[in-house]
Amino acid sequence: MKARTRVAPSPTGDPHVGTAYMALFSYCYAKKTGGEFILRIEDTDAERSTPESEATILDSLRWLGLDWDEGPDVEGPHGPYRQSERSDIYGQYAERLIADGHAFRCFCTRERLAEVRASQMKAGETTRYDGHCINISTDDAAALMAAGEACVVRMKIPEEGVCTVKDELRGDIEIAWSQVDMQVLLKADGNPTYHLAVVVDDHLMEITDIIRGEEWISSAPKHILLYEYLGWPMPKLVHMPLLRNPDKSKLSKRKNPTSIGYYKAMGFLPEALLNYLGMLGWSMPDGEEKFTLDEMIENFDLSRISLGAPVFDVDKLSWLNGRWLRETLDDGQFADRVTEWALNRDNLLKIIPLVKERVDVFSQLAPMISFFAEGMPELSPESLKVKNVEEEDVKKILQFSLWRLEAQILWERDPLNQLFVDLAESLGLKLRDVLAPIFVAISGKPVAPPLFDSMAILGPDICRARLRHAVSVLGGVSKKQVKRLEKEYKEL
RNA sequence: GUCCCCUUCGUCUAGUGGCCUAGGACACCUGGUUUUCAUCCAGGCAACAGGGGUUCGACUCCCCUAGGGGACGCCA
Repeated sequence: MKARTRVAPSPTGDPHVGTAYMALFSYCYAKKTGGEFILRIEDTDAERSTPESEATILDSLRWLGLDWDEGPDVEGPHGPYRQSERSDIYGQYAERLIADGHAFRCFCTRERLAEVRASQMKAGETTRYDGHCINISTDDAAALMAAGEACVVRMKIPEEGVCTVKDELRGDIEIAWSQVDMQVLLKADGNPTYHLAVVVDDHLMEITDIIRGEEWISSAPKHILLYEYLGWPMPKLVHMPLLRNPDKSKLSKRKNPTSIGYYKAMGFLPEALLNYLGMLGWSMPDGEEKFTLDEMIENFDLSRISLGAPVFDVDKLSWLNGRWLRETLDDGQFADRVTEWALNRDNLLKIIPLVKERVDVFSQLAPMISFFAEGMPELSPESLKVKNVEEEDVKKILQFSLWRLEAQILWERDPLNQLFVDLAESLGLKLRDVLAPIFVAISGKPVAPPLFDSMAILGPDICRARLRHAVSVLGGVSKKQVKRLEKEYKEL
């Protein structure tokens, strides 16, 4: 049977290797059956979703070669593929669930919910909604709404019994209904939550197999119940293991470079990154570690997935990338790929205005612009020293800048400039002193082309990574220090 | 705290009851090739979390314990 699978990223930040991981397995699964792979943008969180993030997600996945058959930019018979453009659809189903007695309007305040949660936590119970509004009549609800009371729609959950989640990898998982919360389906702003939107869209888009992270197992009962309430056939569920940091926690950008853009900027080949992701939790029948996307599809089988959550090991990725470079590319292709990577005309045209007036002969160019094509510059604690500023404060400057930059969406010269002007002011420091260590962290030397232009060209992934690198050169920050710094940071 | 998932070398994995004296790869170490380095080649180190069952036989099946992870939001 032809499978239809999807990857459904939320455009709230840098495109994550975890997204690529799920996309890869979804893609292989669908293509193995001759089916389709769909890209859907889950931007129901109006607060955090940005069009910039969506654009970089599409770019990143396309760079990797995971082309989708249907999606926001190619359309298809089940569009639109952006949830923000489907809001009227979800409302309809929420109404239907209410009418059928499967959902109800809830007028509880956030404060009340927080209190309930806290007391349940304290009593050692599972935290869940206490059913306060479940018996409000239709008329009363209408009256409250007419009076301008804000409300959400929650789904009803069976009072007893267990839900059996059929996982294609693990078999049956039993979760008691008493553990499942009366999930909000429609938020006060009229937007659906993930749980409603994902069920409605997966059904309407005729998704047959849901491949997603293990983190979703515990909310699977809600989804299963919604399918039941709506009378729809349940797709197959495949929960992939989660990628991890070397310390075994869930892969996160605080501890590891997680954005696809970082690996692109560092000069990894998309084929190699994809190949590496493919060998996490999956292996070729003959044990070969180097394989193409097509080879993976050809040999793809769920039974070859292992369930232990793998550590993302940059060393092994580098080794694999080296093999791709040496074994797959001839000199001509190598030249083309390097050019495409950073030495392309567009990129040079951005750099040249910054250095043209600083050189007399071409040969002066290389040392001046080498940091545009470098990974992590070689730094020493001494090189990051700033006159009249304590080393601890330098570390603080770097860390605060990093946090500001992690929140920065518009990656251009002037906004970046402003970011540092603001930071210096709130810290009560001279801009020059704040910028000095940043300059060295980014360029690796005390003299270089203008900082903000350079940062704009380097892009967010490399800049953030270099700042993180600088912090670690200064000895890094301990958990205790992070706590203290975070507190101070919030008070700025 | 409650619930759920997971558990083979430091790391990625092979292993679907006898082929296991547990195989491969990364990393690390040693040696060789190379004017250097890298590549490449040869070799080495290193694991079935623990305890009970089931079975003629358990890395493989079951149970318990431990460890790790995840979920517990009007985030996804």
